[in-house]
Amino acid sequence: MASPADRATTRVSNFIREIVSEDVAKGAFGGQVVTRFPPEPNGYLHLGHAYAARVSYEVAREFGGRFHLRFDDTNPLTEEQRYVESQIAALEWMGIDWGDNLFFASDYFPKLHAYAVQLIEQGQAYVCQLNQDVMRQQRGTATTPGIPSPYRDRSPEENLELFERMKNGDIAPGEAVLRAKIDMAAANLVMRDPVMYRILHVPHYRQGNDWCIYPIYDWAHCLEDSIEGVTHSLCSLEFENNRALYDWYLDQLGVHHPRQIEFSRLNVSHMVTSKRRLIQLVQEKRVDGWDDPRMPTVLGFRRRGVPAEAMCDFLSLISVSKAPTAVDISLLEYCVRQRLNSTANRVMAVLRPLKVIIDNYPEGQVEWFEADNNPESPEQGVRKVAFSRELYIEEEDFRIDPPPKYFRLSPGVEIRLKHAYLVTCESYVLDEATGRVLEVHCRYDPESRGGAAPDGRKVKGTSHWVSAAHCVDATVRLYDRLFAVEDPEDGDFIENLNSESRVDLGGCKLESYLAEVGTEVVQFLRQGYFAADRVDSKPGELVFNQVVSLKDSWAKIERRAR
RNA sequence: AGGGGCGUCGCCAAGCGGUAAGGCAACGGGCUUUGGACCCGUCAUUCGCAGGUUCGAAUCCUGCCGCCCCUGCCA
Repeated sequence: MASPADRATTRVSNFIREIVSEDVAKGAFGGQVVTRFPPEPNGYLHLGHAYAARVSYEVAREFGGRFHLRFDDTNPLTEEQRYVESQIAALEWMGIDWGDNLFFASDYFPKLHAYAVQLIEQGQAYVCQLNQDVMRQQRGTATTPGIPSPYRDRSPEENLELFERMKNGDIAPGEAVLRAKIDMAAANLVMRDPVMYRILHVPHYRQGNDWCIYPIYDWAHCLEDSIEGVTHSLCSLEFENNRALYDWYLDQLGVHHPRQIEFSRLNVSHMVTSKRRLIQLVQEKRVDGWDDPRMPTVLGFRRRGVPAEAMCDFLSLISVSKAPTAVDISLLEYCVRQRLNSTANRVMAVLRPLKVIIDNYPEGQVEWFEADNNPESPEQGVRKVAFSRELYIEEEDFRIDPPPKYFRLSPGVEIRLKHAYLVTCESYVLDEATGRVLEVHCRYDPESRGGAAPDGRKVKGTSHWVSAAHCVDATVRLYDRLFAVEDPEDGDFIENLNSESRVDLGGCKLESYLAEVGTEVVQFLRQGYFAADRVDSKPGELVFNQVVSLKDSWAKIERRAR
């Protein structure tokens, strides 16, 4: 059985595939392909991470290679076991399969230490005791070269001894670091004697108190890749400058040397994925938490009811490049509708109920109509829907004075009640005080059983409905884009929030079938896709989330009329 | 400013010297017991700009313009 990630739409070509395929063709790395996804367990995975994971996963899969999941846990200050677990769950949900290849960078600490000793012995690393501010100053600027550290020319012996003391906890945090001896005048700032190790007297969530020194990204990452035999190390564009250092460390050590390839991060319109911003949304309670259905986290998509397949389709469709991208969120919505259209059962749910009385329908009579669950796939079967004299229809499906092209119910007009009968509006009752329509009275055509026009007359409108005596109550949460503007970072990001990103509707009337559907996604006919909220919905207190609306061309007509 | 990158339709993106794929969006139309889905059609004489090479350039060369990344003991 293929997983969501495996079943997703495959895309055309991209520059990474081309590079890898050339490498394979010319026998580089023995013709092998090994990629990896290296998240830091310091937060929840979001769409951007999901994209990065898929890019590497797909390359491995396509070339019959290996894919590794490696937690890049080199900073004990921010990392926690619970994030490891949540990230694993997110990737599993997506259907990404790393087999037995689950690794932790912190397990390589002893090896990394040995390599550092080697570099010191080669005279290419030294212990620097400049304080942080001075070191920063002496690094120079983009236009001026840096100043060599006074500790730069210590002997390997002295460096080895000091490094040992750092490791043993004999030197206080901030008092010394291990630096690579490269070039303080390099045009690439990354190469100006970068730090390899800093002292941190902090326990590591996985290694406990074993270490007092922790490796810096550049030093650790290339070696993690090398140790695992990675061939193509795919990462985001901001590491382009770091590639020089990635290559330098590996060259000096003379070890297996993967090829780093950078690609553009994913940005989506009306969405924000910077960790800082997401934390702010949660902390200021602009959303309900990390799994709020409006959040771009994997947790959020999952709770919203987005199928993993749809998310994977989207991530595949956008391809990979080095150009700064901002994909329109409508493509994601399209992928979600696309997947759900073929799989979701159709049901009737009235969100804003308006009472309808069929005056010529016998009181107390109940008919059970057979309704197809999905006209697109008959194999999804049928269900029974109760019809009686008192019904509810959608408030917006009735207008006293219908505007042009309004194909719904209005005085004297006949419409079809889906699966049931053709009905004609004969009168309506107004609330004296508010002027609101209280109830609508109709006459039904007994000959139109099942909704067919007996004489072939054209009935343009079809409404969904629910029998008042047979429906169940529920709260329905309508969700929309979290941000009202395309680029939330343009201007005040908080002010760009969409005030109507969540609208709660109480007293909705659902077909009774919905009382027991579980969390599968269903289509509320003519409205959209919905699923019971896995946290808040309980028997007798149903809560449904909108996954995505159906396309609504009437809304467009109305908008244009205004 | 120095270094590293990027610029093809509103958005994403193929294209690799032979005369601009595709998807989303949009717009027309058909069909419809969901104003959904589906189907059909329209949508870049032009590839950031300006020169040059060539029979021929989005693709090669030169210059310019615009945007992004880099001066953590974060990743």
